[in-house]
Amino acid sequence: MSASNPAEPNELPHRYTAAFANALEERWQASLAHADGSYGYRQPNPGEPGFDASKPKFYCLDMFPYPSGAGLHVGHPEGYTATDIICRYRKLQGFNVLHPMGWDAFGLPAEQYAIATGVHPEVTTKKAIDNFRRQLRRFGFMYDWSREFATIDPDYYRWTQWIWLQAYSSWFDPSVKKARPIAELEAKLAREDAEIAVDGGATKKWSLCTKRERQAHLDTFRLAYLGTQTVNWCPKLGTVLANEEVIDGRSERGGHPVLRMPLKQWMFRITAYADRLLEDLAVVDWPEMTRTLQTEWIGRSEGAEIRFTVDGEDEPLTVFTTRPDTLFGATYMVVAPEHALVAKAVARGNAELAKYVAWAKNRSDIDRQASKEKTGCATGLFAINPATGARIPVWTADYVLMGYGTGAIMAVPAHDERDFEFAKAFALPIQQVVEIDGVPFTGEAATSGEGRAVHSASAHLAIDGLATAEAKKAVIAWLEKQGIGALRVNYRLRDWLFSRQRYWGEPFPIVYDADGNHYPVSPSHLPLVLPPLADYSPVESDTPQPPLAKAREWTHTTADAAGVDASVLAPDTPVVRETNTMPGWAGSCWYYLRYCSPKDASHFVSPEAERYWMLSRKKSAVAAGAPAPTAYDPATCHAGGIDLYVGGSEHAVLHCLYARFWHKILFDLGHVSTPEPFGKLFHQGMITSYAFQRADKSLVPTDQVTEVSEGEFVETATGQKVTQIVAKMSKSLKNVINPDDVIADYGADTFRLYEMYMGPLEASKPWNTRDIVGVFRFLQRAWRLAVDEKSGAVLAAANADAKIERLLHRTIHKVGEDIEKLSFNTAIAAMIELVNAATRPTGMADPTQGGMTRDQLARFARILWPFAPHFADELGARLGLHPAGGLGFFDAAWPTHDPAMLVDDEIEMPVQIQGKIKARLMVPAKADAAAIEALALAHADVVAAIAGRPVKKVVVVPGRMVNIVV
RNA sequence: GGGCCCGUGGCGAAACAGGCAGACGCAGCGGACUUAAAAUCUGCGGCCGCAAGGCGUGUGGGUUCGAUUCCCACCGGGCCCA
Repeated sequence: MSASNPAEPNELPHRYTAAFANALEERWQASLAHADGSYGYRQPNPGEPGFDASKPKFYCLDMFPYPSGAGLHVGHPEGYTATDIICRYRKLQGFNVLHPMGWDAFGLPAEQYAIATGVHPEVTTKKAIDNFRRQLRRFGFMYDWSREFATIDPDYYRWTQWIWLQAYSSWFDPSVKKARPIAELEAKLAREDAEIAVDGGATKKWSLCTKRERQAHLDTFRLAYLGTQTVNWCPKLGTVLANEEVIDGRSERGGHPVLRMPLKQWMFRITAYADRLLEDLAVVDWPEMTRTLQTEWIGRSEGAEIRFTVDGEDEPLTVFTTRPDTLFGATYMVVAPEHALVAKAVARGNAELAKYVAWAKNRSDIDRQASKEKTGCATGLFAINPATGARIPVWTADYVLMGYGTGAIMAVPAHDERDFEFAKAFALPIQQVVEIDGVPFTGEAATSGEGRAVHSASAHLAIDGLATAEAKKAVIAWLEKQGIGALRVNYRLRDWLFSRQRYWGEPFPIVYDADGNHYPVSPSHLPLVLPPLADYSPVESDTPQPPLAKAREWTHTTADAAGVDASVLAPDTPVVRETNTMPGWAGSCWYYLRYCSPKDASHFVSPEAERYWMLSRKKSAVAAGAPAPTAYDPATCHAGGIDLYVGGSEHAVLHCLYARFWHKILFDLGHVSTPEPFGKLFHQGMITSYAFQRADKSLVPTDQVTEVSEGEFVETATGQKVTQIVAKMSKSLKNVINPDDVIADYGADTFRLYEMYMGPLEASKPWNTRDIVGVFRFLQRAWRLAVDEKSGAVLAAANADAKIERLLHRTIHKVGEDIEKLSFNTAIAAMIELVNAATRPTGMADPTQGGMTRDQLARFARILWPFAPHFADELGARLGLHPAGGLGFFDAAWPTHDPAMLVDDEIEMPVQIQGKIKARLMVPAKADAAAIEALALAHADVVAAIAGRPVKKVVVVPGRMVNIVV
């Protein structure tokens, strides 16, 4: 981007150069700074001054970023530019547009930095936020910055804690399939004087129970409850690790031993919502792939629960199976090493078993399922197969996980691959019970799939010959009659572990008394503010000790000081605060609601604002002229409120599932209007980069490669040939692009255009710095079309050219259509074509005889505005459409186009013979098939190509082509 | 192993709903302007062939008057689950 020789006077001071672009962009951005210190565009809420209730609403949301110290990545502005374009377009169309931005600011990197340096995470996080904000503003995104907040703001996480308390104080009523206040359950139990389970397995009437017993009973129903989960505890690191972070029983980082231990933690009863989370996927406009992923993640499977009698045990062994029809083939049982039955067997002094269990327990779930080698140990116990009456051995093996189903399976080695391998390894019997068409059972491998039951008859039950589906029903019916089993639905989805042994997260508003009973902090005492620590490092210990435990003055307090309501616990009771914190997901579960009314001090979201921004009419209701809805009505409203939610597909499962779950709780409790949060979801593709690969597939950093000729690269040091491949941007490959640098080199408008022009928004595409100049030249040419580069004066055509006028109408139409489809690359291509067509030849004697008129330029500026707003606003100001500085086209209208201008009078049609083009024909656009056929058959080239052969058939598609078959 | 998605010039890509393959941009080659270069404007551009013509959307089949588009199999790449 070298300017002309600096020694020479700049002959073209008004040329659109990088420096010129940067200056004008910064000038327009500066004009968004208001006298009161606020910044940016404002979208008033209902009831506020300037709010226009007659306009339709559009709520468009970007997945908010985690502000890392490294600053914006080129991937961030991709989705943000896309939403900015559609929001500006909707604004010109006359919508009230809610387009907010904020910060997902709790999280590990800041905490790790604090451990290393002792600097409070809030300090580093706020610094990172300031940098992110600066960078985002430099792109000129039209966010309503007055709505900005971060998840670490006490004013925000106060309500995160409040929502958690809502879940804590609610239960899931299966009879109505929704959450209800737990007080209603309590009232119901009291009213019915229900018989409830108390400690030790006995039952007792509600009226006879102690307060403690009642509380313990209610605790088993809470949507946010204290549960026991096996976790990966690393004593050396002082933290719990995710399954992916444990390799062969050691921490991935540091290689320290990891213990698998049960730990009491706060859980969310998300499994209660499994069916609704599944069903409502049908009513949202989401990518098919994402819906499939969530469906698989929830993993609903129908099957049977079967209780097996175990010799010498009172308790039956309960299993879940999706194939009850194979009951006759169950030749042994396998229980997870953590199963209670195994503990009992070990307690009886089985040393070999004890050894195996100790080994298996510390293997991660991933290792346990991935290993090909089957390991296991007989427990010495025997169960009875209820169908055959046979005594079958009970084994324990690590391939059975405690967390899935009941932690025990009936093994059917003939028809399950893993069971088969296990049976082979330990010489257990294999009995075929399903005959599958075309897949003969040889005994060499398991045959899985549906077929007909065979060898499945005894004195108790006979299902031979039944198809799998029928056989399942027959077995379940029999099990139910015998009272030893029932139809059951199982989910892969597990309850959500919501505690983290971390510092940098939302504290739980909960305290414990000396006996370990928990009590909620009253909502009126929120926020429960995270206390600063002198030392953030994790506590090395054999039992998990969250860092917050170090804040002794904070943790040890009284019920009164902690804000526990006096009706719940006597004020002077000594209590200890919960020291776990919430996970990073918490803040992102509801941020989209807070944007509706971010300053509301008395509600997590103002009901009126929530209704206005979240309730969306269906297209049919809009067409029928229905007014903006005031309450959710499935007949006229969409299930989800946000009109467009854009973010990476890496959040397709967890974030989007967790947020839906919270939303449904809030919906059930009457706090939000819609059953779903995100009506339409879209994932932008990843921006990748080029990297280089040696013959042995190892990668070479970009800066160690030289391009010797077009497309030929060698490793600089060795001269070895390397091939160019597409890879993720990474520091190690030295192929990371810094947005600040690109803006300095070309300006933000060019950056925005380039990312949108690279390819389809959803596609992953490689960044190629060499290509940026293409869209930069487009802006330069567009600038030259309107402005004299020497004088800076507007240079417009004196008279409108009919062809340009026609093309302008088409471009307006196409750009609008393409924005609706989020097809920004083709919209930009159309504008490039328009500008190319209007470009004047160099050195025109009278430039006013070429280009576009002022009026045409004004319309062009407005369709360009969503893509390159600074450029368009500057052009608009020079054309006198608005003052230089201010909101520019913000309150303008999208230009209209005349549909008559979209059709030609005469069109060219290809004529094919046997599917191959032989001639081109000009025909009137309105010509009918018969007329076109006559014209085609009369065409000289066609006659020659037919060469006298008889014409068998003529296919005419008016406006498209003619195909003659001879 | 199962499921889903994707394979189009040297590169990024386009192609309504089965109807002119390669719009637009990059890179390349040429022309004009210039003392020269840059910049700008302008032209060419899938492959083979002197040409006529032939072949072309990963490969091989199929349906169709007509297939990048629909179906089957395979090869290659990616994502998810295991």
